[in-house]
Amino acid sequence: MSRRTRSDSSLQGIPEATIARLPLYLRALYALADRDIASVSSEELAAAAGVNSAKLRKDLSHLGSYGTRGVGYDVDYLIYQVSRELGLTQDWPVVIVGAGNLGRALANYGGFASRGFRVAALLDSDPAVIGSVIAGHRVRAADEIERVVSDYGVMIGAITAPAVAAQGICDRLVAAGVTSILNFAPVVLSVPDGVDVRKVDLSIELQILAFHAQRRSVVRVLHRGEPGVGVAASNGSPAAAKRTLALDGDGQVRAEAVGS
Amino acid sequence: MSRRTRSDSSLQGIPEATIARLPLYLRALYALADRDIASVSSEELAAAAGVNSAKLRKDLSHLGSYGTRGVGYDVDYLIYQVSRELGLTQDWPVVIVGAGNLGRALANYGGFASRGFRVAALLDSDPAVIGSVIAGHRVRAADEIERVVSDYGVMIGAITAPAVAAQGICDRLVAAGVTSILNFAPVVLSVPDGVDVRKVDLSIELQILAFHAQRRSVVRVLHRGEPGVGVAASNGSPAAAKRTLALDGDGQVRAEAVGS
DNA sequence: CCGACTTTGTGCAAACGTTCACAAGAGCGT
DNA sequence: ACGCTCTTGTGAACGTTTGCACAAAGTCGG
Repeated sequence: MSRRTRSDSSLQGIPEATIARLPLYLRALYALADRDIASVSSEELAAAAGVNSAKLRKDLSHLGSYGTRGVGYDVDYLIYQVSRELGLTQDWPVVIVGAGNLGRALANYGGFASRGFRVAALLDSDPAVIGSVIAGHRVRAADEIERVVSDYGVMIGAITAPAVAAQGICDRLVAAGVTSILNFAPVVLSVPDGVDVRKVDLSIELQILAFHAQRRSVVRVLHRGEPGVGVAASNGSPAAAKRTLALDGDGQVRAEAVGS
Repeated sequence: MSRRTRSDSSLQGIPEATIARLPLYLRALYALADRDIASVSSEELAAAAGVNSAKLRKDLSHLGSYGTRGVGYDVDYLIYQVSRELGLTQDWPVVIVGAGNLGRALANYGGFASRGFRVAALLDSDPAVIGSVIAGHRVRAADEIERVVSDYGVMIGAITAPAVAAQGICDRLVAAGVTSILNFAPVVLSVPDGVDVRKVDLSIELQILAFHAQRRSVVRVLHRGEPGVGVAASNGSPAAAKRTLALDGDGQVRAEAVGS
């Protein structure tokens, strides 16, 4: 049991929360390697990655015992181990469907190629865009999804197309054999079991920020002793016109509540 | 008692996980409203948002008792309540720093303006870009951060600049009074207490996908009766292993796995 | 070789999040 | 008014994640 083999950890067992942090550690490790730092303690690495050191140690312990007590972790060795765990020692051809602003941003993204990902093709359905060259790739017709997936052995697809087109594209990707999808369109994709979908939604992130910002401003107002924000008083609510949303004076109730 | 007031919930209590899902519900609700659907059950709404119905009900219960037993939720009313909770009944001017591909994508993003967010200004430090018009905004010099934040009362900033510039931009935004930051640069930003940072990292999402994709292929290979990935053979010394980075046959494993 | 010092790896408990399962409530037909 | 049906809101069980605190295991100076 001193030597933890891959079967212990990889086959089934690394917590999802840990997986989500490994790329963070990897990035911090590469930054250290660039500065020719050969060894790093959990404390230092944790600081660089913006997490708690105990958490970092526990995360890394899921991969195996790759540190040296009293010393720390060997940077290069850890880079290799984390990369291997994440599957980055191999090359992943990615197809990007949708050559709009987001698709271009993705294709041009530097951190893309540098970590084992390679743009296999950039597709779009707009005839005006097809044929143009973006980030060194000639944009191909969206019709070619199946051919591209098959020709390049693509297993990862990024959908950067408009929301209405997303599900259709997704279906075609899946039918063609893609099992991992990165979805930028603001829709919930439905996929068969065994297909992994991750979503990135800019609007959602902004809304979460707005929530906290609003909370802060309400608190601040209270601390200054002002009664309420007076936002719900008259205006604003989308539904207010349609329905009798008279309600309890929300701004005030909320204001009083947050105060404590 | 029976009527749960906002004080119960907002006081200090909505779980972060719930907040993160509210925008999802909101999107689903708007889709329903567009189809003139007036009422929806937790089951239906949950399906539309891609979550479990019990979770949805518990999430909504944190906002208050806005449903009707035996019937469901009134779509318009719930839209209003969720919007209010998220702070979307007011307008949020956002400054975007970095007018590269990502900044343009963000500025052009439709779901942006439609939910209470408004691009106050688009900034860049490249003289070649300053002055050009993107999504109806004349790009201004990055030097104007302080002026823009002050003039428009900006509380949210999006950093779409290169990684090396991100921390500097962040510091200036914070100094100017911005308390919510959406960071697209692949760096860990350090900010004083009270400032909220959310990050979107395309590369991290891809790496997480790669992990699962790799896992799938390894598992599939193993199920076909192959013993194991021959890596545990090497001994435990980091120093020794550091030099022997002889890769186990990853390419093969993957190639075989692809055929499903 | 030893003792002081450093840092990892992990047992444990608390916090947090998810899911089940069902009582309580609301509408509806008779 | 009553019982039937439907759906919410939530207590309780369960699983996951975090963070503390410390033993184990290493380095290093003398």
